[in-house]
Amino acid sequence: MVRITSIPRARKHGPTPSPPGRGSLVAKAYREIRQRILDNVYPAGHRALEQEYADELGLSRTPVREALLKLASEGLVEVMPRHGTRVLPVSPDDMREIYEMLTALEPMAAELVARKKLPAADLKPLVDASRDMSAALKADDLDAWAEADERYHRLLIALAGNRLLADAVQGLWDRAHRARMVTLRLRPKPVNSTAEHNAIVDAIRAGDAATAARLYRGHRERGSSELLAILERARISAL
Amino acid sequence: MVRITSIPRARKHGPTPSPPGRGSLVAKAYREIRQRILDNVYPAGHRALEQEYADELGLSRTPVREALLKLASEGLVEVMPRHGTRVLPVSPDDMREIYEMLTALEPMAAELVARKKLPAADLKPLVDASRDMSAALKADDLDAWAEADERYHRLLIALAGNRLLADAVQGLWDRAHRARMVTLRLRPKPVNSTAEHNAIVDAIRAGDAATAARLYRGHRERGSSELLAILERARISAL
DNA sequence: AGGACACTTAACGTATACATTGGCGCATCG
DNA sequence: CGATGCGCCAATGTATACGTTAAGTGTCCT
Repeated sequence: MVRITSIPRARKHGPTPSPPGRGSLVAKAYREIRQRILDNVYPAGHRALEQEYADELGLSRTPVREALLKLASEGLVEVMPRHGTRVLPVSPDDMREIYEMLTALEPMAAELVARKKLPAADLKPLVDASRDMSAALKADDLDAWAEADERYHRLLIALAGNRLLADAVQGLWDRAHRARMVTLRLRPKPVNSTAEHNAIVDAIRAGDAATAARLYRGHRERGSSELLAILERARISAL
Repeated sequence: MVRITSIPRARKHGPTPSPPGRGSLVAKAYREIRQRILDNVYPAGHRALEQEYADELGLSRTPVREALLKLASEGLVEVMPRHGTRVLPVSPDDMREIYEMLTALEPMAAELVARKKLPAADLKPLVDASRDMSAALKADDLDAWAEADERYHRLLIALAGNRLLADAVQGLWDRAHRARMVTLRLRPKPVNSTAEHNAIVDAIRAGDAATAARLYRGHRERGSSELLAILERARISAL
């Protein structure tokens, strides 16, 4: 009788024990892949099999698959059964849909914030973001400007006290992110944005919900048509 | 040498061959569970393990798990690791968030439809739905009224030509559905709704986007505050 | 008696096994 | 030479195996 006395640690099964990246492996796969998409490491159109992502991240297909499903539900990738997974491009038409949603949601957020009549201290980060945008513009640092811009919008949304709305808007920004980065240097410098942002904050501070919403909507519509025009003009049909 | 010539169909492994329900098993699990939640077969608070759903539907945990993940991302269930999956109640606060979103999105949809200046024929189903609502009200059939009401809103959203928006709104309606059904008989009969719906269609037909949006927003805000008031008053803290 | 700690075990997260499927190439036919 | 059909195989969808974990429980110590 053969007694196998000491199988030293074959581990043919089972998850990596404790801290692989952080949290669950699904979360790790999700974070990694999403980040690489947003950073254009996996550019639009990039195709890969579940197994390839699994190998790359050192995981099995299961958590990778769940992560990809989530990314697909968020519109960042598309699963093409038997043809792998494709990082979705953002067509001008997609951008139109995204900006129509944002044009509806963000002014609503501004309205809600204005109604809350928050103390000035809570609005401080918004003012800071505006200031950073001005500074970045003076320093001609478009990346810093874009960062501050995203921060401004993210803060404003967070103040609205509606988690559902915040998550929805964040998802839309994610999808638009790559297109914004590409067009950042193709359009006139956003010299008016700072003033518009400040005007919105003023309306919020005054508790004037209608004005805050109207200003934000104008801001959004201007940005939207500018971006769409560039995409069309540059014939960038798939980002 | 033993040749096993005829294993009659042990099938210890592998998916059910061809038409189980329809399409993939994930789709089947998703449809089944979602429907039972909306129909209150699994009422709010209902708890079950992945394995229990799997047994009930005759599947393995894998497709059930993926379906539950999707339902969780849509806000219908919550997964509580080690405690099973819970059908989420809809608190008044959730309803507030949902209706704030709808108040932003649906008027936008009306606006988009109005701008498209659709031929009258395309608007016919909307008019039909309005008519059905009137008829149901006269016949005192609240369920039929609710069905026609949902149909009207669904049709309007579909005409906006924005898939993203349509899906988002549909998801929000799903979440609000149970609360609407419960409050249906707790509130005054919706005698004004039909007139409001007709006015919206008129504005759309006239291509008056601003008016269509304004009317829809008013309609939504009225419905919203009515519903929230009932939920608060009835102390229905968790549906 | 009360609290801490170890133990048990149910449930999940992850890995792996496996059958179906649909696309693609090749061969055959028109 | 182009169309059509068959068979192969890679990739997925699904099932199953298995280790970890933490909720619950009982025990022991103080």
